[in-house]
Amino acid sequence: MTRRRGPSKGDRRERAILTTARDLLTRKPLADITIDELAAGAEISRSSFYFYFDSKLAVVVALLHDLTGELHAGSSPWLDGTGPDEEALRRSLTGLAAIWSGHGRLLAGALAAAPGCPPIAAWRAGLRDAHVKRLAARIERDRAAGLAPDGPAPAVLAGLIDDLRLAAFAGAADPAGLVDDMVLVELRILYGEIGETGAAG
Amino acid sequence: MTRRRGPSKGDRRERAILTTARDLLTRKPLADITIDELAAGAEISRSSFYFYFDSKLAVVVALLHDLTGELHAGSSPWLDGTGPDEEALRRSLTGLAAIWSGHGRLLAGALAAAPGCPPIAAWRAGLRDAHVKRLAARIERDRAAGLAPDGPAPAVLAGLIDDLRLAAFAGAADPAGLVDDMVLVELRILYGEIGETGAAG
DNA sequence: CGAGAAAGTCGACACCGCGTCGATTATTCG
DNA sequence: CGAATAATCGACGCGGTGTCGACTTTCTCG
Repeated sequence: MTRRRGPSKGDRRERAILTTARDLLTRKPLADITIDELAAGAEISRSSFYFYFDSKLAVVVALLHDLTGELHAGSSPWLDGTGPDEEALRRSLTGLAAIWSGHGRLLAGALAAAPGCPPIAAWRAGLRDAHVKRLAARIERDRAAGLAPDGPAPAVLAGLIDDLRLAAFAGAADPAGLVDDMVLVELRILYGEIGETGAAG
Repeated sequence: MTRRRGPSKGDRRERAILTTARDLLTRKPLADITIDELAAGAEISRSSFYFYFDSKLAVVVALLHDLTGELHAGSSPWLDGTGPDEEALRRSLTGLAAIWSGHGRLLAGALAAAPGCPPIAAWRAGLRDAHVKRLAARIERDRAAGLAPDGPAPAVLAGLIDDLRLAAFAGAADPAGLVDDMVLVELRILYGEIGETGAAG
């Protein structure tokens, strides 16, 4: 309700809160961060914090929204393409891995808080839906063109792949090191064994 | 420190706390459960609760340990077997799905609290390691026998599959409905496209 | 039995973090 | 200038946690 138009002064404070939050999140989990610290980082008192954000979670939501663009970026070549385009997939996953490397704590903390924080859940759901929708469409295209085998409903399969990405990168110490393996796994999920790879009876 | 031997009386209270926790967890998320409620469920005062458990999380840990057996059960035929044994895999996943159906809230809540609660993290890690180890060994066996194609290091692949299971069942409204699709996906991850399938047209 | 240890119970307290309110001071702009 | 609006803060109340010390019940064994 407060804080409508007015593009100046306290704007820097708002930024300061955001960057402080980003900072702290690289050092400790969200639950261990107190509003006091956030306020201190912006050199205002705890109660002044509430002039800028409604709660700690609101800060996280803002941080999250900043990430939305980055999360979408770089995966269009893959999602809008056709067939087992390994390179496009690798580029998509490399981008994702980079984000997880830089903002893993934020994402992990936020996602953990999602049940119980509707805005965060909504953000995640939106992101997921967007990905699933495009990927499901891709799968349908591939199947129609005879490029991919039949299997689970495209939306379900796409959902599983989205889940897998989240789980894999969230848990990984070094997301970037997982990219090649993820490429292979996703291709197998979508296309089954492709080309030669050595064995296979 | 307190509470050593002595097999009686207050033991029922301990049980009562546990079952109350299980009960409440089916109705609301862990974060919304207060120690007061747990104590009330066992008909003791809040401060008496601390005689039995050190904290709310400690109760969860106990509940989790009760589940360990169930989580291991039923997957041996699959993990100790060889090759694309669809039926064994399906049985393993069906068991898992059942557990998630019955204890999803507990598992989800606990896993969300894992970072920041070492005992829970350790429990999860132990479970994961056990699964990964056995599955990785299975993959190695299959590859050595020429039954499975080469690919990511067995341990990595097994880890991804474990992650996938967690993410998929944790997010699913109806875990049981996901079993068939998971069977297919896991088989593809491990073996690539195999035969035709039929499920889901 | 009956005394003393151990098990169990509880109320009171201190602490912490959250969110709100009202009063106060800066700032902007007509 | 002076009025609206932006920004700041201290003080308060709330709810949940965990601890402490005193009290009661229940075992146990001489």
